[in-house]
Amino acid sequence: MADKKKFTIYDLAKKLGYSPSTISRALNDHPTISKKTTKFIKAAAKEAGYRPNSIAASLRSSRSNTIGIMISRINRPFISSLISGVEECARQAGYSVIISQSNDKYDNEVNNAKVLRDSQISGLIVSLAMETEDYDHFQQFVDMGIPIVFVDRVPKSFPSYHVVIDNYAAGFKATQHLIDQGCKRIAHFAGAQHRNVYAERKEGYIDALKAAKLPVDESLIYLFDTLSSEEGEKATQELLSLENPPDGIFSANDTAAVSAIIYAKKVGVNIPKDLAIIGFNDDPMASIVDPALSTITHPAIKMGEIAARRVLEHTTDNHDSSISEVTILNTEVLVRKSSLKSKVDKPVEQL
Amino acid sequence: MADKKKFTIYDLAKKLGYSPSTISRALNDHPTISKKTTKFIKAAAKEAGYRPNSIAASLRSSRSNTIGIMISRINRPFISSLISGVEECARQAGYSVIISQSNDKYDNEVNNAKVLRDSQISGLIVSLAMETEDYDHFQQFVDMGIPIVFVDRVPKSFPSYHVVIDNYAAGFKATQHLIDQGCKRIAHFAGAQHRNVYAERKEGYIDALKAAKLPVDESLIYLFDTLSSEEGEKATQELLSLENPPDGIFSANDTAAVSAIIYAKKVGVNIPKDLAIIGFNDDPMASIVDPALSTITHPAIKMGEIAARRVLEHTTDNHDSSISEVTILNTEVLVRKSSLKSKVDKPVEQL
DNA sequence: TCAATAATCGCAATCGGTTTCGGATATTTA
DNA sequence: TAAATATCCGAAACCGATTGCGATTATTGA
Repeated sequence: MADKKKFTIYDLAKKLGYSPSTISRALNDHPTISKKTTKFIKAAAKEAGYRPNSIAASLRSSRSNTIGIMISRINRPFISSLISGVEECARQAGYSVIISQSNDKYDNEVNNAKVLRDSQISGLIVSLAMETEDYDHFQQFVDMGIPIVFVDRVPKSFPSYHVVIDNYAAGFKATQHLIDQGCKRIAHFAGAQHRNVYAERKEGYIDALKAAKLPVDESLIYLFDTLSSEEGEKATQELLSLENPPDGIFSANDTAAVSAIIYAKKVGVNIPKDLAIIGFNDDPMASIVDPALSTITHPAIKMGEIAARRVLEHTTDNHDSSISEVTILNTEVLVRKSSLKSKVDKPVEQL
Repeated sequence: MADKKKFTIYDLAKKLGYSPSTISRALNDHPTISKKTTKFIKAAAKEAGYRPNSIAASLRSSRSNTIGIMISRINRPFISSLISGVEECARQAGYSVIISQSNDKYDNEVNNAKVLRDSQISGLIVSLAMETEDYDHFQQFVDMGIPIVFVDRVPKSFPSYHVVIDNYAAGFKATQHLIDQGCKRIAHFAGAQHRNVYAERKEGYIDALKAAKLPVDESLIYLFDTLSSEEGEKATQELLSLENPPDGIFSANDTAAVSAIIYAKKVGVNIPKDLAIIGFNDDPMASIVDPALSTITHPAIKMGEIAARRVLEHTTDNHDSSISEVTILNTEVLVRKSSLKSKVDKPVEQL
């Protein structure tokens, strides 16, 4: 109840016999204020329990020390780790993080963009909605000089920062791994092909097959909307009832891969002997399913950190926002039991 | 690059021949402005592409339309779902959500509280850090009239809104279920006992045993710090090497329960025949592990929604912040294979 | 010692809405 | 018709910090 009168720099100024401007500059380490008074004022501010009003500061300086995040859904392992990385990095630099989820809907994304545009964010970190195919709603940020960092699911062409993994290489490696294990007929669970990550993973898959002189059978490639467990199960069912079923599956995410494992087990197909499976992302469930799912590891938290750092760098160094800067992070094949037919490949993760 | 001059209500006022005050009121549906001019001004505003500066509004009115969230870590299934619920509800009401994670450290929590206090949030939603045992750092919000909604991990006594599940009842039900399955010697993996949720679940466990006239064996109760999979595995190892091992485990979270399943399987203990296991939370991994983990379901997203609604209600209805209002949500026993010894209990979830 | 330069600091405008107070016009009542 | 009340709107202060510019004082150089 006791609502203390707000203590502003004016109050502090009066108390110390300085002007508000001096107080403000001192608290912000402005070089034009002597070290001595700066130290004195800071001490007095702390002593008096002064709390800056960041809203007022934002209004005047039109900088908000807030980073906006736009993602599909928070409660997905990769996304939440990504956000976690952003938040950690942002907070250490004195920035706040404000989030908005699109539920993979284009309309929501457009709307969220409007809201964020009006809240004076100093940078935007985006992982695109599944549906999104045009990027006009991001132009307004460019116009306002707000840096955009696209992460993982990035637009085809839009001058901005990108933080991604090499999906092509990862797709290639995953497929290559199955080939190394002796698979001759490898199916692929792909996602929406207008989304870079899924298109690139598929490219890698196809090229790996070609490099190994294996035929590319289009009927083994499933183009899913969401790569859900339902889709994965259904596709596995279809694949296993083929007269010439595949001996390997590379799924573009773990959810579908796990459902494949579970379904295959249910119908008595031996994994990995009859069917080797590798997923993508290393979601927690990948290590829990039995046999444990081989997968591609994503440095999710690190991607978030880097994305946040791009924003921070941009605002401090005053970069040119018309340039594009792409950061590509490493992925690794994490071999577990779901794909380990031979013993000579890579070491199995200890469980 | 083209940084359009900002278009303010002053510009609009000049253009329309009204005063800024009228524009402001019209845009906010103030009753003192006639319906007609309100409609006219709104149309003109949209037409002119006027965008309100929410920072300026916040400064003057000291309301920010922002809800702050303090949680342990974002990338945990329960937490991310909780946030998802908050965000969804908040956005629909025109509020933004700003998050901060404590990593379960008390010091971080205190710090985050300071930051949020200075950012003029209109409400705070908190799930306490594991370490936290005093709540002084929340008093400042009460002093400022900012409503606090504690969710799930709530303080022992602090006048505020609480949104929780009945942990006692859930613990009782979980244990009762194991008893119903014929378990006579049930171990319990508990969390830090100063955290309400774990203490209450343990109480429920103990009382269920007592109600069934089963002995309470303290040596079967593990008090963990974090309920990690490492802790779960180690405890399971110890329990299984007892000369009189338990025939059931009720774990206060799924992580430890799953590790128990995996370890037991590894050493050839049959689940559920020799050892029935039930967890808590219904994390995604619970349905993936084999045998699938019975567990207690948490309405995480709904808890987030309700928490957000409490904040919204409070700010609109201008509640008295000294009262305490507790919302208790339902939990359910979700029976899967890890605990299903008999067939006559409850229906097994289809996989 | 006096002018020139540097180091410090204050004044006041500013950011863009919100809100109090009161004025002007319209409507109702006596 | 005059007075009373409603209705609608404008002037200006205000929220609390930031910052360009000018003033003052201290330091340096000749």
